[in-house]
Amino acid sequence: MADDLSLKQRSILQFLEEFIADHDYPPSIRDIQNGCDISSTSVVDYNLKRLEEKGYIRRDREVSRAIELLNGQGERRRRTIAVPLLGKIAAGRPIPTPPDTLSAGGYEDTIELTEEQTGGRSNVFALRVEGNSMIDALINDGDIVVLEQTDTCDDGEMVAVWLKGENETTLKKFFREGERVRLQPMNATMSPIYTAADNVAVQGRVVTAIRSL
Amino acid sequence: MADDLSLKQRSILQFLEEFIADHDYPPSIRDIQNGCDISSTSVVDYNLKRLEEKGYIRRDREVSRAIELLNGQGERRRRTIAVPLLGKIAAGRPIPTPPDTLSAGGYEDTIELTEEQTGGRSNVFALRVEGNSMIDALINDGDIVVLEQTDTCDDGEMVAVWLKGENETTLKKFFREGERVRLQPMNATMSPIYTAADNVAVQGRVVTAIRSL
DNA sequence: GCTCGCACGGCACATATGTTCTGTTCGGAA
DNA sequence: TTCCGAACAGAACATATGTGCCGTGCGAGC
Repeated sequence: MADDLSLKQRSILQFLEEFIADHDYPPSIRDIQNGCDISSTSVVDYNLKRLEEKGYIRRDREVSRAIELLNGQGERRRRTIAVPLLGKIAAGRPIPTPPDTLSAGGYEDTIELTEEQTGGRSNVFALRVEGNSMIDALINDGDIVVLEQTDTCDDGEMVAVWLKGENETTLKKFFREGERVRLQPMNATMSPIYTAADNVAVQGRVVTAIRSL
Repeated sequence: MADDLSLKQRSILQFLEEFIADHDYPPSIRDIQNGCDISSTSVVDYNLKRLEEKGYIRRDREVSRAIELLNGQGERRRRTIAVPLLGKIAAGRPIPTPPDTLSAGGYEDTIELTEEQTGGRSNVFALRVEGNSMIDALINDGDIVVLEQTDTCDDGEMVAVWLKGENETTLKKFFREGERVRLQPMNATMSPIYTAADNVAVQGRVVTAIRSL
């Protein structure tokens, strides 16, 4: 952890964590004073200044409770993104709606992901996988896949594509082969789909998979 | 979404989201007033009261910036837990330290997970998987497994166990067979380990696996 | 038209809260 | 010892901020 902090500073930092976890808003200087048994507000202020210098927090002057926790390297932390869960998908079955749904509000559910998990990307959505047709990609029934919205991709990437003619969306590995496209299921027992390049529209690229046991 | 809200209330709610995302602390009433082009603080207060009645926010009286976003059903939202990343593990290689490390602060890194992902459990830790010795459990090199700390488990559960004699920790499926224990690797090409029941100490049960692509 | 409640405007007020100033204590360097 | 800066105490101060009060416009219902 951090060894460049005094006991009091460590105690303040821990109190900050707990207080924010409890209230979802930061404590005032006097809250910290009471919570850490500190004798004076100026001592709190003094140590907060040190913590800010060392990159553990950020403060806005003149603003009450304006303390933001950083990760010790001066970077922001604890932030989640509500990722829309657009529906279920099996390799072959459609997503409920061709997802222009994103910008609208036409999804029922969201899951919270951290920036770590989305890689800081903003155009992400999630799908719940049904069936075990993607077993070779280590994705099982019930898993959630997180996709980055895109309309292009490289060969071999795992993408959700919309088949215009069939009007359905499916999760496959994408390979361009001249004028046509090979969509490879991630299950050795299933055969690839071949279709004209202009029949497919890439919807998103898989960036993360999450499984609960 | 919500259709029981006035335009102004919706605007306030959205401003709250953006402000908190920007600053990590909630806005004051006057911040909202400016941000939403509202003419008076009392109008903001009035609408905040309505929002609180309808379960979209929670407020602490007399406390500045004490606005907590709820999910519309009166439940809290957006909360992450810093889960300690204790080290790397391969089916067979040890965790750096036999994890009493947990309560101390002897880990280098943490990952942020949402309560959704930890299932609300508090005693969780994470390990990064090395090698593909757990491929049959759909866990690959580089994946992160999240474990719930426990010292008991049922047959067939995927657990981290500490082998006292060998002084190493490994990730296996656990089967009790009379006086001995079978530790089954999750790779068909690898053989199970048989050892005395009192030689194994269960460290944790796998609850989630996360893969980034 | 009249009443009444809802949403709003304006403003003063009380207090919650960050800041600052003056000292004090204490340990190490000179 | 003396000097000096880090850390702390205590209190006053300035302002940031929530709250309450009084009034207005307006549409619904009678």
